[in-house]
Amino acid sequence: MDKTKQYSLFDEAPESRTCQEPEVKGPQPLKQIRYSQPLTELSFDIEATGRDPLSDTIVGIALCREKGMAYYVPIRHSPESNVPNVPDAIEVLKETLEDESIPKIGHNLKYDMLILKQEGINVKGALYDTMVASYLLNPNKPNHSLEEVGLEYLSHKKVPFTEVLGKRHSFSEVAVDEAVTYAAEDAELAMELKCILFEKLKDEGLEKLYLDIEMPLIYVLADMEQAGVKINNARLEELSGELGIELGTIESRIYAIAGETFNINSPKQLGNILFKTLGLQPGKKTKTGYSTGMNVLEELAKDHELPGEILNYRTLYKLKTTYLDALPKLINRKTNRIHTSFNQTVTATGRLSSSEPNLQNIPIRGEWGTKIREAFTAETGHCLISSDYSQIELRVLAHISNDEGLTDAFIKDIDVHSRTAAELFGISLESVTQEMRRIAKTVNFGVVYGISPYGLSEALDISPKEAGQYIDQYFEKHKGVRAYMERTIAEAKQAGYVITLLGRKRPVPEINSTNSNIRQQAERLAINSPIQGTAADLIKIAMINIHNRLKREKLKTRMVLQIHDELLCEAPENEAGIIKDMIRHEMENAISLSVPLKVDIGVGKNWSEAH
DNA sequence: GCCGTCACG
DNA sequence: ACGTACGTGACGGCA
Repeated sequence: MDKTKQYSLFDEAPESRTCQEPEVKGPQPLKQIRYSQPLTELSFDIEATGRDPLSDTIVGIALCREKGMAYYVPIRHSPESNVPNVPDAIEVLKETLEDESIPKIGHNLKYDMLILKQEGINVKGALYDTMVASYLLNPNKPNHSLEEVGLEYLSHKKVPFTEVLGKRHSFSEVAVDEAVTYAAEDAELAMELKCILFEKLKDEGLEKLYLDIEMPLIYVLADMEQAGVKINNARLEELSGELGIELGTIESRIYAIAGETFNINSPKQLGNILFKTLGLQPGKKTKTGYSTGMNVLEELAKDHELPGEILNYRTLYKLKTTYLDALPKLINRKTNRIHTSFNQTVTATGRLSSSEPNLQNIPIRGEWGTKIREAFTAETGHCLISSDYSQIELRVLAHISNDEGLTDAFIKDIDVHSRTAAELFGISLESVTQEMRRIAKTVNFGVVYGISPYGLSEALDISPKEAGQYIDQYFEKHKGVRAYMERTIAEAKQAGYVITLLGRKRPVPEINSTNSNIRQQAERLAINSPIQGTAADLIKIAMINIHNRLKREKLKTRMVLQIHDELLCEAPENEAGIIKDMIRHEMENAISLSVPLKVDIGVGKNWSEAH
């Protein structure tokens, strides 16, 4: 930034603005810094080396306390870089960063906080994260990197990191002049963005959501990531071996049936075998060729033995590669645990996402699902506590639609799918069969997704006409839900966005599209987003409250995973009793709806037992 | 890098 | 005639 003056702490700073005692002598100038005025807010950015926050080390810290005044403190540059390091700076900065009265500004603060934790610094005080601010302002934006956000709101083009790095391997090898220019720019950019984005958040009515939920949540997520979850590595390897053998057997069988060998994992080659060699009837097509997806293969399995074998192979192959083989590689050497990243700025609806590894899609169905979850364990002397909201999205729908029947069902604590079945088939609750309940359950899901006859017909494998009859029957009994859908679509058309109960916005730009497919898709997500998003708001509030109570009451229990409607905690055995009660209370009372919230809790030595 | 596929809520 | 259920992330194949 050319309009910005940047100083390292080794430069002489303007006396009037920075130091009461400008004399900088000796190798530890930081200790000389005394602010003439109280520090009202501070933006900072960590330069770190490595990529895993649990092993990363700080190379330097950039600070900015007002526009045009950014610093870079080199801490651990390599000797060849000719940077005078200031190892003691950590001690001095600790005081400021842990000062609760000083608000902290930054872009992706969770990352910097995790790095700082490795140095024994526990950031405290109010947070203003510009990445999260950008996300709330437009959750449809695919990338909220500082580069992108700076470009959008300040038309500022950042120097690409790779350019600063040049041929060097690590930021620790970058010379001080360049390090200052790059790092200080980040800190100042965040400071400038904060002013702009926070004003916009206020204008958009997002201030409360930002300050009361998303910012406090950063502390929760940082603690969860740092805690990680324990994995039984030996067991995963054992299971992988077993699956490898079974896959080999299935593979041979597949080749025997096909009459030749081929790459089963190649949809293209598989398509050729199925539809050319064997002459089976191709179903749907994809952009690139014949579909060999699950629906198609299940249909084909009725006529030939190969598709069934392929499905079985695919299932087991997926479990082996994605979980059994991938998870052990991500066990942290220091902690012996797996530390996922919880991403706060990814989904369009307000949910979290989890990556590297994704711990929100660990298998649960089937015998192998059970086996894999058994490998997620509690530390010795501890137990896992799984707490999940029962029917959270339908309860949210009952509240926001104010539908009489749906509300009534939850107040009376009636099995909602059975009740829907009774309505759809015009019979009493007692006469509902398993098959009727299954259909009703699918209809209820469909309602939440923004139901369509085609979607429901696919899910139930019935004709669209029949599906349409179920839908008509459903809306006949749930006029409130129908009104909610019509109202939501109308609002989306008018305002251009939909909102959750807590005011989280999702723009729906395609809602007025002249292409009916595009428009209908927009209508479905307009219906679904407030429901999914409100459920996301809710569990975030519960997480913050639970986190605060764990700290305040000095409990040793740690929250380790969030899976959209479930919280997984690891508790010392002697805390389990009180923790169960506490979590239930906080989850069920996160916010008050017109229907009760219900939480199911299980305890066990591993995730399978606890769930 | 994109596509198809499939694991989860 | 058309044709997707909503929201994610990771894997292998293939250009």
